[in-house]
Amino acid sequence: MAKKRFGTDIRQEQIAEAALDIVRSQGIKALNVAAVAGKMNMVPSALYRHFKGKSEIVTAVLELIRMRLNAHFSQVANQDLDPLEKLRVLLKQHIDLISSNNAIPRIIFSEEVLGGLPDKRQQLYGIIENVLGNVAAIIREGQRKGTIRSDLAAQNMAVSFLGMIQPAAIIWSLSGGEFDIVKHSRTAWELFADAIQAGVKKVK
Amino acid sequence: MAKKRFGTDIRQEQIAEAALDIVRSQGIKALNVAAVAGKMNMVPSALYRHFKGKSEIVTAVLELIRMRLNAHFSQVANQDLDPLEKLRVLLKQHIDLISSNNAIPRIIFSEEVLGGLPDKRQQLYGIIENVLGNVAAIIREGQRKGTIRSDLAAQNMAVSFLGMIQPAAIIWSLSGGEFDIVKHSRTAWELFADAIQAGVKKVK
DNA sequence: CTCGTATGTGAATATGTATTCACAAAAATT
DNA sequence: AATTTTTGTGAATACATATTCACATACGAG
Repeated sequence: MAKKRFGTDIRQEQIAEAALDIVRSQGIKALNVAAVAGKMNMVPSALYRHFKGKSEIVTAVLELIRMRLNAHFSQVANQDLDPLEKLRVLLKQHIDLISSNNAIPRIIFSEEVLGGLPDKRQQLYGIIENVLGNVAAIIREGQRKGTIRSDLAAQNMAVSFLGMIQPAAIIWSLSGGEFDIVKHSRTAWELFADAIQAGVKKVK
Repeated sequence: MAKKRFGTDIRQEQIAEAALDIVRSQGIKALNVAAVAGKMNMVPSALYRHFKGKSEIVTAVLELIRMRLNAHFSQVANQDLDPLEKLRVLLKQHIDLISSNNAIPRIIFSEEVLGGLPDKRQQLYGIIENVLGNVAAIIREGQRKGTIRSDLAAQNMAVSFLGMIQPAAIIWSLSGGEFDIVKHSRTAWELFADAIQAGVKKVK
């Protein structure tokens, strides 16, 4: 058996990735220690060398997601684009994530991240607040530059931004990929962009 | 013990209501036969006189939800209101449902309705399609009357309508009721209404 | 090389939960 | 009133899943 051994730091990462991958491909219900161990070519009890229990594994998965999302945002935020453009790019990225079967947007917006232990809820809420904060920052930038209307709170508009993504993600998932999420994102963006822009509108 | 007995038809309704109530107050994770039986003042095995198993109970809960939602919609649809007004009323109703802790919107938009057995997914998708269809019908009515823009598909605008409700529901739930969902609904509606209306817009 | 610690294994244990079954009691039917 | 059917009970069973533990083996420090 050419099986290698790794240190706990590396194993923790690998385990979190494996767990995330299970959620991605089979949904949260399929996330159990046996499945994770299987994907790692280990036996379930081996996981307990690196995590105190399943709950800690879930925590690590959420942390992984938070980091991925942050990377995502800072990549867009640092580009030299009009804030409105940034939002458009962000929307496109998320739609791509969903339609490439990435679980992240679905997990983030899913209410039942494992059992609803209070600390998990808190952690998930933290991630969402983080996302909202990032979107709101872009919106405020637009408000300062005068390209986005200033009569509404950025934070609330940010929630509306999520509204373009989340229902689409769930409907897409339930429909087994049949729902045309790209078409939806075009329509949603047209509505959203029209609505948040400052200034006069043309006749439609 | 002054415990009465009821026929299966009545019991099925009561059980579905009890199950829905458990989801409402404690989330989907807490929905197990022991809990349902407890709420009914029965012993778990008694449930099997009225349902073949837990799966059928979930089916009944979903059916209950579908009926409630339909009642909801037809109530609004039959009023003599401008389509735009109808949508506003509908939004308000749903926000009220959420903030009065009703589980329905959260279940509907939750991805993991029990295990993801294919038939349950199908059933849930049917309910959502139903909702979308009802909203789209109102939108098309507005398009005919010329108060809603006609350059976008009603079905896609309907999904955007859900976008005002769903993220808010989840954030509200995760925040433990702290998130100001009423304020959000006002902002979201202002954006949405601006965006879907036909004709010229004023300077903001 | 040797020894001690870190990592992995297989079996055993614990727990939560759905389901079945033999029996009891109520309600309906005759 | 007697009997048959329906509804409820308590205990037993089945199963999935997390967790623990005694033991084994690789790996690095000395």
